[in-house]
Amino acid sequence: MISLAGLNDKQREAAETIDGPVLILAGAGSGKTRTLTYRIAHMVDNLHIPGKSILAVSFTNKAAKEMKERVITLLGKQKSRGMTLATFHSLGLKILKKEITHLGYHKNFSIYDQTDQLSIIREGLRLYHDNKGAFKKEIIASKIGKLKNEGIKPEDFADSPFFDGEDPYDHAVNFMYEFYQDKLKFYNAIDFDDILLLTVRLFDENPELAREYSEQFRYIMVDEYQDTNPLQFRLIRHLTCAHDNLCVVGDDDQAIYSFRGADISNIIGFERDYSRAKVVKLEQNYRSVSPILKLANSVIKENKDRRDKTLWSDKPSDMKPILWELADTDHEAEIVVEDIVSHQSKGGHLGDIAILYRSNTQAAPIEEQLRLSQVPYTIIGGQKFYEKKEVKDIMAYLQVIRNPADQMALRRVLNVPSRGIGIRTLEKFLEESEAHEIDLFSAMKKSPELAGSREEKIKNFVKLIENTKNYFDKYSLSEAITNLIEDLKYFEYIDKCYDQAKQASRRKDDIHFFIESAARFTENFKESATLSKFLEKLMLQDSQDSRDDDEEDDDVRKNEVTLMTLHSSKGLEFKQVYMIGVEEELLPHKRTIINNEGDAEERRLCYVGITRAQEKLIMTVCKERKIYGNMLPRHRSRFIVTDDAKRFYQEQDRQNFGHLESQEEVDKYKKDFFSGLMNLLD
DNA sequence: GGTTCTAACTTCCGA
DNA sequence: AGTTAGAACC
Repeated sequence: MISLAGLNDKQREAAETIDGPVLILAGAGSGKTRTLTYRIAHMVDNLHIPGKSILAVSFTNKAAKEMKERVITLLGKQKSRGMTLATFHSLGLKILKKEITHLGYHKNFSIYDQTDQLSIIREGLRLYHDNKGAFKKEIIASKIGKLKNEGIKPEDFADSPFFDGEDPYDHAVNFMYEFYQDKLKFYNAIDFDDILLLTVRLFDENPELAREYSEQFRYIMVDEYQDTNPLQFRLIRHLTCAHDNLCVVGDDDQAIYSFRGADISNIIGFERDYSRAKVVKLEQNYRSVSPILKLANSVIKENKDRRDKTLWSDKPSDMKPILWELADTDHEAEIVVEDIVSHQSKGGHLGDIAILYRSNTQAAPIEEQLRLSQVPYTIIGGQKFYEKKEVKDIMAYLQVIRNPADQMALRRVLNVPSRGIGIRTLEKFLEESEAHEIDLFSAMKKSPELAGSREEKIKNFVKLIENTKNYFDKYSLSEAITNLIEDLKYFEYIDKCYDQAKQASRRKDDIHFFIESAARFTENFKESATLSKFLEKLMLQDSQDSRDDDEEDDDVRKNEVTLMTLHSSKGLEFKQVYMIGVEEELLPHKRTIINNEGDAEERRLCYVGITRAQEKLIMTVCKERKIYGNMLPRHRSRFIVTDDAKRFYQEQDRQNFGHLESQEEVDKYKKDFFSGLMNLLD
């Protein structure tokens, strides 16, 4: 028997309501994961619901993994078996791998990332109109992504309300969407959005299949429900077609992903979609001291259209949130790092510290300063591991072996390392492949004489690929990859490309790490560690996953400062948080101001940042910042200029600078010396 | 026809 | 600043 005595009343109510739709409105730090894991344990242990019928969906692998571990802690490994704890994408992929043949793809499909997407679009744009740069491929890509997330098919776009006949972009997108989708199918590839789109289409077209899955997953939970997009909503609808045992958890105040199609009205209007829904609010915060929560509440209460809730905490503290106003980004970095060093010298643990920023570019000066002061740090997000050039190269070889129709991978690999096969030769085989409707690799295999004097080179390339395929049949993953890299002389290639030894060795390290992770993968999954599964895992890794994710899960954070964007900080907590660059045009971001989007989402982002802090919160503002090369004056973000704060700033300014005569003098004084501490509240 | 170097160009919102 | 396209060179 699992006891729910460790939960507060609200949490227990949420954990015990198993049948029918439930909405848990869980404020930041209100013990959401705890409630969910107890709910699962209660279902299995007390109500004897088989694990097989439980599905819990979250957004990041990290969240899914954490949930799994905590359930295992409560129930033990034995009883935790059989339940599905997945992300939307891994769930979709799992279903697609079984059923994708219904949609006319082969089971060995490739997954394309943004780079692959953009190359296809670049190709299409050449075909559409040779107007140089009239259309930006990134904008086309994001519009296509939006359409996919709305569930609009290429052929339906022109007649949909999303089509604006006046907008030349929409005409381009109308052409490009279809072109893009056809190419993907020809390459037997799908993109990230397709994972969800195709799963939903599969269920749309095969309702009996949806019913099957819905009957299997009789109890469904969805985490971070405020971030679900229309496609994810439709997927959930399908999975609940045979019952309505759906428990969603979320916080509308933490909805920060509208840019990738998340629709906040899913959570605001949950009772509309699922009548007889029970709503439970979790408002007690177990994370932060009350002055931090007070600031958080005062920031978020300015938003209209939100589910009313007020976080409270019974953790008092004398330490109020602090605002530092600094000269520029170098000064900012200096002061922040200085503060961290002094924290460290007092015996503080660096793993308790996070530096959060709105945009990745803000990390650079901080990084530099941390290196200078020899403070260990780790950056979350930024470039994903599989996006590194050298990793992508090797992965492309693996993709070609698995899915010879994958033209993007084949083209990437064809002349890397250079083996004297250039675009002319490629074009010949492209023609051949299009004329006979066969994939590029088959074309090379079939008629290498097309390459003319380079016939020998093509033959060698084909031999290399087939030979590597053998490696994967005969040896383990990591051994096969090691062999491939040797055959390619890839390390020599790296040496040739980068004259700085430092760069070359960093890239070699990445390759070594890649091989190691293949070895770890084999170790963890034994004989089911196939090439397909390995590639899949790499592609689905998201930026919330720690870089060395297979490292065994000690709960103790390393003695390193963590740097990341406000977006990727969601769901995490740190004793001490520095939110840097809390300025107008950065938070809220300039783009949202220009596009007249309103600042509600940016305000939520600010709220997310504040609520990461457990004990100490420090915000910084720069008086000047370099934008596209020139220094421009900056101002405090509107979010932290509450009425209370405003009064306080005026008083502070008067006390600090009252003795100076002119405004110019004041500004100069501030710029040169001001690193003054300001209490944000009262 | 392939490789390599230079100049211009975009990009810096977030996954 | 890091990519990309074009030109010169091989």
